[in-house]
Amino acid sequence: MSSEQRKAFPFSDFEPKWQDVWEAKKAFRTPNPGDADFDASKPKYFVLDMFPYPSGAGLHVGHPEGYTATDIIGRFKKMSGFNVLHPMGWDAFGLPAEQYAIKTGQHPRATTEKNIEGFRGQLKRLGFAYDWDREVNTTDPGYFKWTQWIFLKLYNSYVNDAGKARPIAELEGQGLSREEIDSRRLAFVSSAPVNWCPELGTVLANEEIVDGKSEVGGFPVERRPMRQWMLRITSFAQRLIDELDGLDWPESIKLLQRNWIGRSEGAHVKFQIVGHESDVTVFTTRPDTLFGATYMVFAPEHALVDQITTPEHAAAVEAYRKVVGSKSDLERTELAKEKSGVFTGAYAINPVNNEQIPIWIADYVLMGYGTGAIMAVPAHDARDFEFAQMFALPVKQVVQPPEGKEWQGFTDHGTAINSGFLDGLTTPDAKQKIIAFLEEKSLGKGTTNFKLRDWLFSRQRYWGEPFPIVWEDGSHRSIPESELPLQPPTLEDFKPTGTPEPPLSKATDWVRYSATATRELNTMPQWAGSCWYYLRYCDAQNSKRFVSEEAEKYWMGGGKPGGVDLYVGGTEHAVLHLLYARFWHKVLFDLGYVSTPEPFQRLVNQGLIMGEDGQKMSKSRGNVVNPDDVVKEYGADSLRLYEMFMGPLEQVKPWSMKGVEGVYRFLARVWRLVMEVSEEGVWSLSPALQDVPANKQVTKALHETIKKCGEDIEKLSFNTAISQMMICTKTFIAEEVMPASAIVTFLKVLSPFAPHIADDLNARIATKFPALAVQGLLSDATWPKYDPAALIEDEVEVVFQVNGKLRDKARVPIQATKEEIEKIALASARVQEFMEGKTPKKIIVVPGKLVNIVV
RNA sequence: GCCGCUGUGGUGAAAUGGUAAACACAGCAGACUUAAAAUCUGCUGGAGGGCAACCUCCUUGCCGGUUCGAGUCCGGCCAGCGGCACCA
Repeated sequence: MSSEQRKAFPFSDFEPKWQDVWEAKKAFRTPNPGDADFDASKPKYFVLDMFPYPSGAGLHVGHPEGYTATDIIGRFKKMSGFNVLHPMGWDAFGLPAEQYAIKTGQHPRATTEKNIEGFRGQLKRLGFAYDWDREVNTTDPGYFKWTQWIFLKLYNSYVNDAGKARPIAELEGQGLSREEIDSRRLAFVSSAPVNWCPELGTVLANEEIVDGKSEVGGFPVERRPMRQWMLRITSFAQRLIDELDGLDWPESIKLLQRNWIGRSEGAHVKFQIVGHESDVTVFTTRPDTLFGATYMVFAPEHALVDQITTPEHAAAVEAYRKVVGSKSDLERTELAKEKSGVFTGAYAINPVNNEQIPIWIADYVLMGYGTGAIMAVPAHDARDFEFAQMFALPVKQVVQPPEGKEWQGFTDHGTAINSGFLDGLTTPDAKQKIIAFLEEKSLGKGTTNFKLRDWLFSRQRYWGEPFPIVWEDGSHRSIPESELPLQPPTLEDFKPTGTPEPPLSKATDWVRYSATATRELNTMPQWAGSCWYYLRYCDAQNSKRFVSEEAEKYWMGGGKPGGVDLYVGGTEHAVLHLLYARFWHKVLFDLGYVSTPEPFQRLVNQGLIMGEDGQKMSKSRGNVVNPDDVVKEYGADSLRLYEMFMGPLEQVKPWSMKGVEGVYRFLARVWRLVMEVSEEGVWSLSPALQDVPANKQVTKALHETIKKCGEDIEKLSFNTAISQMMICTKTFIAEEVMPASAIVTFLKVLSPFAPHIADDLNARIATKFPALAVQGLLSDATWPKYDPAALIEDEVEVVFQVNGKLRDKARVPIQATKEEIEKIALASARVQEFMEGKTPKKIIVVPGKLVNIVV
C-alpha cells in the first residue's frame, strides 16, 4: 500500500484544491467603503496578527498558533454578518535580514523577497482567510514612502502646553529662533551618550538592550556620545500610562508598560554649593527625609564635577571617572557587587538646616535619570546606606518606623523625627508639607519623573528606511514630500563599517544632494515600519495618501479608544512595538490623521509553544517542530486544530506529536460520517447519509455544539469548543443513519477551525443533496442559530447532598418545583441513612442542580 | 530585592461558588485480522472493604478563614515561570 492510500482521509488531495479555489475566487477579499460590493449596513471587525519577520528559517509552529486563532475569529465573524478585515504582511527591514544577507553573500532585497515568498507559500498552505490584495511589505517603496512621510510629520511637530502634538509651523509663527524650534521637534538630533554595539556596528534603543547586551545576538553594548536622531516619546509618557485604562489588554502587559515608563512622584530640591555661584538640583521621591541628607552624590559624568572638585582631589576624581568611563553598562550595574566612589572635596548646603554635607561622585548614580545628582539619606535608602557604611559617612535617623522595626535602612512609610517642622507627621503628610515649604522659599518644587527615555531612532545600517533629511552648513532640513519615497542607494558593499560611520557613506553619489547639501546617512530602526502597518492594511494600495480618510474611519472607528478590534501576538513586544506604535498613533491622532487615540483595543498574547521535551524550541536542542512536516503528515486542518486544542491560547504549552494524531483521528471520524472507502481505497458518499430529520439526541448535541462553539470562539476558548465538536461527532457516530442537513450544520460550525475538510465534505454532500448542502463556500454561509428549545430535556439529574457530601442522585422532571425536589431527596434511602434519623437544620435546593440537607 | 502569572490524574487539560478530572494523549484488556497497521468497544486519581453488582474514606502546592457547599472567594506561606532592577 502506498502511503497516500494509508491516509485516514485524503487531505493531501483536497487541501491544496480548496486553497486554489479560495484564491481563484478571491474568497476572502474584503471590500472597502466606496467599492461597488461594499455593504455599509454590516458592522466591521478588524482582527490583526503581529506580522512576521520573514526569516530564512521559515515559519515555526509558534506563528500558526496566533494566526489560527485570528483566522477562526475572522471566519466566525464573517459568518456572523460582519465585514471582516483580516490581513497579512511582512516586517522585512532590520538587523537579522541584513545579517542573513551578509552571511549568505546576497543582497538583502533578494533574500527578503525570497523569504517572503517562502512565508507566503507556507501561510497559504495553512488555509488562512487573508485578503491578499492588502498584503503589505515594509521594504516596498510604496510602503516606506509613507513611513518616511510619517517621520516628516514627527520632524515637523512639537508638543504644546496641553500635551498635544501640533505642527511646528505654529512655533514659527511665534517668532522662535531656528535653534529653539529644533529643540522642540518630536524628531530631533541629540549628541547625548547612546548605546553603541561595536559587534553589530550600530547604536540601539534602550528597549533593545537586555541585561546590558544587545537583544539581537547578545553582544556587549557601550555608552558613547554620538550625534543621533531621537523621537520625543517622553512627552507622551503620561498619556501612554493614562490611556492604557480604556484598553482591553491583559493587566500584565499594561503593568509591563507602566513599569517601563516608570512614573515616580517626588520633588526637585536645590542645594547651594559652598564657595560657588552655581547650585545643584536633585530629584528625590522622599523629600520628607531632607533633614536626613548627610552627603550628596553626583554621577561621574555630571557637568558640575570639574568645577567643584578641589585641587587636592582632582587626581582621584579624574582617575575614578576614567575607570567608570571604560566600564560597559553591564559592568556598571549587573556586575557591580560593591559600591565605589570618591570625594570631590566640595560641600553643599542642606537648605533646611544649613548643614554642610560632602559631595561625592559614584557610579551608582546614573546621569540618565532625574538630574544626575542625589541627596543621600543613608538612614532610609538601601543604596545610600550601603555607600555610607563603606565610606564611614554619617547616618541620621529622620523616620520613625512602626513598633519593632529597626530604623537603620528603613525605607517604608513612618513618622518624621529629627526633622524640625516635620516632626510627628506621617510620611505622606511630611512630603506634602516639605514640598509646600520648598516651593514657598523657591528652594524646589514637586515633580514627576519618568524612567522612559527618548527613543533613539537612528541606526548605522544599510537595510532600513533612509531619513528624508539633508544637511547643509551644519543644520538639517527635510526634503520635499514630492521626493518620497527616498530609496536607499544600490550598494554592492553594505556591510557595517565597524565604526560609527554608517554604510550609506559608501554611496558617494547618493550622499550628495546638491552642491552644498548632503543626505543624512543613518537609517531608521526596524520598529519604524511596524509602527503603522495596521493603518496601511485599511487601504494598502493607496498611492495618494498613507490611508484614505474614509477607510481609516470605517476600519479604525467604532467609538472605542482603540481601532483594531482584536490584536493577537507574542508578549515579547510588550515594551517595544506596542509602546512605539501607541506613540506614533497618538501623534497622528493629535495631528488629525487618525480618528482614535489608541491603535489596538483588545490585545491577546498567545503563549509560547515549547518542544516535546518541555524546553524552549531551539536548533541547538534539536526540538524544533517544522509546521511543513506536520502539514505533510497530517494536513493543515490537523495542524490548525491541534494548535487550538493544546490548551488555552494564552498559556505556555509543550508540543506533542501524539496530540496531533488525536485531532487527526477526530477529523478522520468526521470524514467517515459522510464518506466510506471501497476495498480499492476509493472514497464515495456513505449510503448512511440520508435526507432525514435528526432525532432528538442528535438535534440536542448539534444545538449544544452551535451554542458552545459560538460562545467559546468569542472567549477565544478554542480548546473547549473543539472538545464539544468531538462530543457531537460521537453522538453522530452512534446513529445508523446520518441526517444530511444536521451534518451540514455541523460542518458550518467546524469550518472556521478546519476549513478544508468542511468545504470538501459540504461540496460532496451537495452532489447528492443539493437542497441540503451549502451552495458555494461555507465561509460565505451564515453561522447557524441554535434553538434553545432543542437544548431542554424532560428530565434532569439532581444531586442529593447531606452536609455537603454527595450521597445520591435522581432524575427529576425539569419542571419539578423546589418542594417536589426536596420531597424526592428526603425520600431517598441513602439520604435517610446518612441523616441518621436527625431532623434537617436547613435544606438548600438549587432547581435542576442539587439538594443539600444540613443536619 | 520589587512586580506579575501559574500550581488539578502518568501527560495536555476541563469545571457561571453546586457531582473534581469533561475532551484528548499515554497505558491496559477485548473485537476484527493468518498477522500487523488502521478501526471499533470497555477500563484507567489514591487507599481500604466485598465472590459480585457495589460500598467507604481520602484527593485540586501547604496552612487557616468565609459559606449549607471552595479547585474557584479572602488571608498567610511554599515552589516554578516571566518582567523590571544601583531609577534616588
